Amino acid sequence: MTAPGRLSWTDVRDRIRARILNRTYAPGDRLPRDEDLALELGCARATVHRAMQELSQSGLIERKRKGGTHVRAHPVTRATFDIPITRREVEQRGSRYAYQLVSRQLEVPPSPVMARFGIHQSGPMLHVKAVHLADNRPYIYEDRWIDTGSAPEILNIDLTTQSANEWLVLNKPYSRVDVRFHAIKAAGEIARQLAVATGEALLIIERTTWIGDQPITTVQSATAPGYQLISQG
Amino acid sequence: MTAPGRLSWTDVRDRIRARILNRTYAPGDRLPRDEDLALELGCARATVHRAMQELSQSGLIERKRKGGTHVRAHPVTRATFDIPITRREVEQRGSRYAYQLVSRQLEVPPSPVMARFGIHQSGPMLHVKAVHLADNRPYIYEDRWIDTGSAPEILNIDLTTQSANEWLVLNKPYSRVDVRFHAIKAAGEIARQLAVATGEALLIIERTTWIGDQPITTVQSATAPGYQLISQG
DNA sequence: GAAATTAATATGTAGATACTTATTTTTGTC
DNA sequence: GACAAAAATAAGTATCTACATATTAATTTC
Repeated sequence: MTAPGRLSWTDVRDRIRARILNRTYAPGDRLPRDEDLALELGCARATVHRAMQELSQSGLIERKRKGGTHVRAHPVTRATFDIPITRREVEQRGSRYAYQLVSRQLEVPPSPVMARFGIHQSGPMLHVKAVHLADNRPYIYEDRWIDTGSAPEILNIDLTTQSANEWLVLNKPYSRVDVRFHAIKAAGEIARQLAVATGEALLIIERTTWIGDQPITTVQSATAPGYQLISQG
Repeated sequence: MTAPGRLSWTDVRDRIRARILNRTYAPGDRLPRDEDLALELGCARATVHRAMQELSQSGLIERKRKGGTHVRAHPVTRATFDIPITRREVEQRGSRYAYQLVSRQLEVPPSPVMARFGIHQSGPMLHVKAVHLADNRPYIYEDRWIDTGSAPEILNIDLTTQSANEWLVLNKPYSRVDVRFHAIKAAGEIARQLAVATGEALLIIERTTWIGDQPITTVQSATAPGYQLISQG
């Protein structure tokens, strides 16, 4: 990676992490200044800074100007998840993807939907329900609301051939997203569309996006039984 | 933030992100070289580099030596979750935390548990079941296996007063973690310990940690009905 | 023409220097 | 002692320079 004997920032990161792991620096402790660590390890302050940045991002330490660097007193497990376009997810599993529009209509969203956007009133939004299939079996059922103010073009898209999921992800990038997971019992339309028994436990992925302060879309994706979300390395 | 008229790396990041959002650089497109962008924007290459690093980490672009920088062709929604120590999670919700050990014994783990560690055989591990309570109501039921090879001290810890969750997080930092979410129907011991009806839908958080290649612990946490996991930032 | 070598190229890394900014600590004043 | 102003401090940022490294493209060799 680097000239032998010279420390790269990953080396520095690993060394400092090791010290945190072996409690040379225990939770809550203050670490030496970047400059002193640089001196001790024999590298530039910039190299220590780069390493610290990484450790900070991974949730292991906290840094403050003048306050210095501290090992997080209350460690957390930080996990990152990538949620791809459903079509791609299915295809990458090696399955055949298909998609079916269930319904599409302009409606004033009910208050739980407005709450997800953080608004209290709203004009009509486009309400779209659809099923994604993997090898002809239901994979995800999505119930989506789209703000036609921020995405008016969606009204002219033929949603029987292209999923709103795909169109939005490719054409309406967001500046903020809220993701949450929970579990529900299959019932009513969800059970029917996923072709599962009422009472089946389903993982729900709820995503809401904004561009600036403007709502774009909120979607509740009910996954087929057995669906797992797996963190990225 | 910076001398007026001078671009900080966050400015550069925001400008490039804006260009990606407004499709100046569309999915799959190659971006100009860092050096050219630096020239165009009037800043140093290092500043562009710092901005690019951030955009790369957030999943918006992909960079390769010589290959250059490309807008991700298949955008993903990237979400980060912090999973704190359960005690702290409960306390931060303003509830009173309590903890109860259900069972503790040395056993050879069944193959699904070994599979989570990626191993095919194993000696006995410490198998711990426990309930975390919030305001005296079951909050999370955890079923945990601990490798006594990498964490022998756990055998001397009194797990009736301190949860394995807390002890491990504070004393056995890991170098790798795998996190996954899915949903199950409450049944048997899980339903009993969470005091919910059989068939209730529960969100399951499964975490496995290693130090180097050495397994530390794997835990399946069954959350009480209504539990939600919410993404950070 | 295929395979292997060489050159070109864009990002990655390390270091030095100078300055900025948030925050704490100290000092001075009432 | 309380409060405000000033000094000190540690991380953050920006720039320049030099070199490393991975990949692709071009060229040579057989």
